[in-house]
Amino acid sequence: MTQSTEQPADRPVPTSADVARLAGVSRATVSYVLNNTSAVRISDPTRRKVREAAERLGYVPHAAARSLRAGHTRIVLLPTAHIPVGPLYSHFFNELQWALRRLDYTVVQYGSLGLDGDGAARAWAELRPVAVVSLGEIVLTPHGVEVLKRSGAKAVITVGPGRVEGAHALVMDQSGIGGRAVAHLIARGCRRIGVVMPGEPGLELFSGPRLAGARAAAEVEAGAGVRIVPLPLTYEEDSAAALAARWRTLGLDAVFAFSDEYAMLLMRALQDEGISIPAETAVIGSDDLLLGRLLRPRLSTVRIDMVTGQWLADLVDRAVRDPGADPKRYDLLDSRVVHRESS
Amino acid sequence: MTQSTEQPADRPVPTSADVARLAGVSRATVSYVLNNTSAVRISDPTRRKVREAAERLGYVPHAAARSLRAGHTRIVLLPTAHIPVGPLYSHFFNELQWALRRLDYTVVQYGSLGLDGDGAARAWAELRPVAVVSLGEIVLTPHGVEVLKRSGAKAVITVGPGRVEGAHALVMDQSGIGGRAVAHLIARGCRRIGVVMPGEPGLELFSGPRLAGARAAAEVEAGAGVRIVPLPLTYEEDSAAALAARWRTLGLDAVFAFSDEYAMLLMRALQDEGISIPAETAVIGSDDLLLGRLLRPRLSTVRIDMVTGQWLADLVDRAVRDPGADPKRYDLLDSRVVHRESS
DNA sequence: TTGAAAGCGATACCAG
DNA sequence: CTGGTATCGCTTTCAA
Repeated sequence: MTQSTEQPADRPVPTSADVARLAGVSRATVSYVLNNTSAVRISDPTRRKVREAAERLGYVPHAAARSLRAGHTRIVLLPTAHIPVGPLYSHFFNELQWALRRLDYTVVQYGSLGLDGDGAARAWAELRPVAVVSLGEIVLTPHGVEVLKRSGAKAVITVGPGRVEGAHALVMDQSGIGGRAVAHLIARGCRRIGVVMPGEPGLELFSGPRLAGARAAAEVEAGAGVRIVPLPLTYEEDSAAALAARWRTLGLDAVFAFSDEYAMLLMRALQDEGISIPAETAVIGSDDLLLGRLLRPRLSTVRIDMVTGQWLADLVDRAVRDPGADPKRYDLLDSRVVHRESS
Repeated sequence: MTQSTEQPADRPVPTSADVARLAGVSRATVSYVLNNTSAVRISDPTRRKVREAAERLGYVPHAAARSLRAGHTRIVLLPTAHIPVGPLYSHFFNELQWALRRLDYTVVQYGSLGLDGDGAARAWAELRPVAVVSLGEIVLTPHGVEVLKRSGAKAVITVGPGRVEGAHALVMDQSGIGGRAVAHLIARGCRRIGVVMPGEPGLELFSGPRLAGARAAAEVEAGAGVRIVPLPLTYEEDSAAALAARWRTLGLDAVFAFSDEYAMLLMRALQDEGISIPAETAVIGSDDLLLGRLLRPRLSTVRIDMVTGQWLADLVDRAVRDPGADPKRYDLLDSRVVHRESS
């Protein structure tokens, strides 16, 4: 690989000055031609010369130099601590990246480990992003938001359970999911309701609020004497089998299984244990995956209607264009029960 | 929000010069202190003064300016055209990002739409990444690799079906998956074998080679007169039902269903049609998802052993440290059949 | 131990 | 229509 093509391998990267020299013009002219600057007219022969020189040298402009000069970037920072899990969330995430790219932003995914909110904010600010979309795992403080804004961020958007002073907020109401599931089960006559709590890390952000929502829903029907029982479960056959084995001692007549995937796991284990669904125990999942419709009995579920990634990208773009606007609060998702056969 | 905190909102971003002024020292000293430059000793009082000034101003260094000066970045570019679909691939991808971050690289995800190989390479080169890991959807040419290397990229790694001159290659042998599945079915006595071809975009990269591998495996047993039949299918109940409805006219005795998820979809449709599995039709999927073990009959599958994201991150790091090394070829994945009850 | 100044690469003003 | 030149923010010699 010492001389793979006609050029020495370690030749320094060509700059606009090199192009200018080769074309026999000034760097300014190079810049004008290559950027099609309309405020200035350059003769066609000159244009051609510059273009050819750039081509021959394999000239590529230096983004960092450009944004240093420009005083701003088109970077949208997406900090991620724990990874979005599950098809729903990961689809949303991908769509967001695409849409941002289409709007000509540069997406930088920044894994922030071992940094507290303010430390992370400082690290992010070093990149001078024009916008930051915090996907909820890192807790951004009002001070962190200040730091980012002062570093030039035109928009800071949090996606998560709460909202932060100074930032737009896409609130995701996980508790509503648990609440609706349990309200449905109560309406179907259930009184002792299990709530699956996944053991996998990174899901606490979802499971905690869902459990809280479940409890709240049970409170509403206080007169009925509903009991909520958290059920730790990891996404493994053994874990489900163990839970199923002691199922009858729990005396539950229903379970909200966190997601359709956990529901399938648990349902299989219960059925293997001879427990009939929904007669002996009702089951409801969430996410309305195709998967659930294929099970027998067909799985009841909480359908989650999420904002699209495109929508969020548009929100980012609007916020960038209108940095003065008051931070607003939006709902990331809405949910409703889809009743099938398992409940 | 006009004056949310004590500071005017549009005050210009503080620079190291501001810090120097406030601390009553020179910019050089500021740099020394803030970077803990060991080659130079600064008195403790000065250090303190500088630190305090930086703190008070909320100073955050400018990454672009720094790398402009340094002449290199720690950016690892991950171009993505179509998004990796499925739990296996997306887990790998996430792990990769984390591991790179831990090695102190800045991960930039660059969605490249409507760019051909060379155009994309030029666009990527603008960021002066120290490494590029091309996840296979964009076809990188040898010339594109040259452009990237000349722009300062110490390592270019492709992940995909083939390899490109000048770049390290992580070859993913999708055809082996189809081949092993079909060889297994043939060994079980099947002779007319369907191969599911997902209709979803972005999966051609997987389905094409798998089909080719299936055909090759059928050739090997030429004497047995095995026939391979591609079966278009989209991931929807209707599509599966339609396929199942005309199943008997196809006269197939086995099917390789692309993945466990498609397998589950198809298996359910076939069972609803009264077709017994594996007696009348054998089914095998791939990916060895937990899902498949929960089905009845338990789903046979092709287990895919992929390199970890951590491993790839380490490869990137090694390649960056030793840019002179000859491009090498690695295998991304290995596969083997896991026989259960559906075949 | 600290300061002055050069320069990284690109752009945009102001002369010519 | 084109060329000099100041500038963006930071690091790092070289002198003091």
